Amino acid sequence: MAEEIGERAQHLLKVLVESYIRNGQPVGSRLLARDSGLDVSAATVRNAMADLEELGMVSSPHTSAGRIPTNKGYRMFVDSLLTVKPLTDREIMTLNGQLGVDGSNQELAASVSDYLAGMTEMAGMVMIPRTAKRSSLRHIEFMPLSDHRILAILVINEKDVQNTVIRVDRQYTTAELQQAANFLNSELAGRELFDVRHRILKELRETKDGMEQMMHQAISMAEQVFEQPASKSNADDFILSGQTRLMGFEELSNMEKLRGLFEAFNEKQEILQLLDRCLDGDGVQIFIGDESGYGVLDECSMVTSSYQVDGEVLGILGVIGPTRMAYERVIPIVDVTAKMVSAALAQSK
Amino acid sequence: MAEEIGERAQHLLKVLVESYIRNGQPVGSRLLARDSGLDVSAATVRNAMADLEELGMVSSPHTSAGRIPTNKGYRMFVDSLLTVKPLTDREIMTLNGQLGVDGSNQELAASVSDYLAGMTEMAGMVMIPRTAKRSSLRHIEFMPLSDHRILAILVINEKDVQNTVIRVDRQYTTAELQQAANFLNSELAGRELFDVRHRILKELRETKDGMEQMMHQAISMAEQVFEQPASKSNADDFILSGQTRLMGFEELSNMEKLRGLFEAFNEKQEILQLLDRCLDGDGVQIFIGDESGYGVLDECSMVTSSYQVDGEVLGILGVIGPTRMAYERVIPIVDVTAKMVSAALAQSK
DNA sequence: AGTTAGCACTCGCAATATTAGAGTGCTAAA
DNA sequence: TTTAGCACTCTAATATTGCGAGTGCTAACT
Repeated sequence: MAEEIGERAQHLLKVLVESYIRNGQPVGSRLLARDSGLDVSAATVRNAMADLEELGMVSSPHTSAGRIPTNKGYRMFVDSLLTVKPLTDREIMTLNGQLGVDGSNQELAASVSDYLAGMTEMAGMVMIPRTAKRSSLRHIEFMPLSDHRILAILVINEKDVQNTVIRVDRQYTTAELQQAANFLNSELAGRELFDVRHRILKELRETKDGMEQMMHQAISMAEQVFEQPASKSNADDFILSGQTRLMGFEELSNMEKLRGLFEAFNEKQEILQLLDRCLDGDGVQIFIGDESGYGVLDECSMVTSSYQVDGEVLGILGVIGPTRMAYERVIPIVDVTAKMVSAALAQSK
Repeated sequence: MAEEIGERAQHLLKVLVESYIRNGQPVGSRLLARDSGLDVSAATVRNAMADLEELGMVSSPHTSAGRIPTNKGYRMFVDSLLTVKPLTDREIMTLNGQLGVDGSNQELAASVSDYLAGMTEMAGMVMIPRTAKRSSLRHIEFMPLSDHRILAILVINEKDVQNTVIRVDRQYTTAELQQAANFLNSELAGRELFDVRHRILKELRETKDGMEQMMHQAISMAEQVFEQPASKSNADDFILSGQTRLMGFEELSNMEKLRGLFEAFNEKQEILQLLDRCLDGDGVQIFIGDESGYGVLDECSMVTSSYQVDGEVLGILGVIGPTRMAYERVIPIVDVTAKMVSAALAQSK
């Protein structure tokens, strides 16, 4: 491209973004000339600003205000200009304290989300994907409820519990259910959920000719349990905390926008789709403003990272805050948190 | 009291409140004289207003605005002046459609909360008290997790499931746990939770001299399960929906206040204490503005009612909205909803 | 070439004035 | 007790103004 950005222009953009992030005020040429550390006059800076404006990196709210970064400007900033500020030992200690290895995954996620929110003063989030690929079924158990409803309890990964209610065509006795569970446990326990869902059940169904009545029924129960994407667990796999902090930001004081954002949080659906997109990416990923494509996030940025064990992505965590956030601080926080969560999970395996 | 309020003054107060609720504008004497239907002049109304102001029923935001009701004025209005507006058949039908009898209590509560929020255009809430007195234990089951942790599963009321993780001093085999569960089931199943918690376990502990080792262990497990106020279920027994609607109200546009309110929603604690206070009351109960004593609710009113089966209060439901809400509509909605939920629960028993 | 100083110009913001209108309280008469 | 009349108060909306910040452009300088 002919429209390469010069060394100095880059540096000016960097200083401008930093200044704007700090003060929230448009940055004028005079101030910028002084703060840049460069030995140039305001007029020179103005020329550079004109160039940056042409490239869409900055814009002025109106004629006689300074410049503010555009989303594209922020993007350039985080991609190539930013100098991250490593965490202090103290901050790392705090996190370590929170990562108890002995809670359920839900509890772990909640405490990590809190930590992220607390450290960044924004909203923290942790997502556990619906089908964590490496999940293995430890145990299945049935319990009769009223009428033709049966409670199925799955223990997954030695740690997490999932309840599902299924409906059947007749009443079953506790003993019958016990028998069915025994059968299924012998066939399925220890397998990975993914396998159970897609392979094992099919296999069983196909070879069931010689089986007795009870087994047939056990299999069809299991199908019900595993088929549905588990509406309840679906809702539980995204934990958000500290949303209310977002109400403190100037740039989110528009009630309409804010309301849209909170409704999106309640729906969860849109946010989840967005996070799904991060699953493949490596390291810290950032959505700035409207890059996400979701209108409600227009004034926001998301900084996310996946956490993983043995190279296998287990989920996504990160923060949501106003576009004007302290990236140089937030990015290492998210990065380190993801790594420590990964480590903690690996250890508890 | 000498400061009795005259017939006419009452009527004027009523019309004033109604007008203010409709338009959100301070009501002046001229308008009020016309709308009241009374054949009096504005000056007369002004005199009456002066009296009402002295009694603390109304106040003017400033010298030359009309009057608006104070909390005390609202209180008088809802207590003795209000003429409720019964629900249309159509509205009742909608509710009936939502009250599926076959979901869990959690699901039922969620759908009722949605209904309340939708009908009133405010926030709906449903609370299931921690210890629903009439809950009886149907079944208890243990399942080994990793290390010294055991999952206890309670089935309550043929419908609801509760998981609790307990910690024990050594590993137990599935068979051992089975045995413990069998023992506990034979002793506890069918009992009311309240009894289990306070009486039965104590009783068992006291007479355990002749028992074998296993029983001892079973009892101490049960104690762990029932002792803790079940931190998880504690969080789950209050369902709020439509909070974001509150962001649309003029009177809640102060971000500080609003944030406080949403934080209270997240904490749940304060709100729950408030709802606890409604448990004894009969019929629809209303907190207006600062009557609740919680600062965050200063600009809000809560309209609640208990729902019950066989005269036994099972929980509280209601709505939260700005003090300036259409009480004559909201009150019957909450009232009828509570009655229909009661009926639905009685039927499903 | 790139850099700088100078300068006219634009724009937003805050402070100040002005006005219209709504509503009050009081007084005196009905 | 009620009413009409009237002076008064206060708000909210609408100009008017001056100030300061910051720009873009041009012409001179290195």
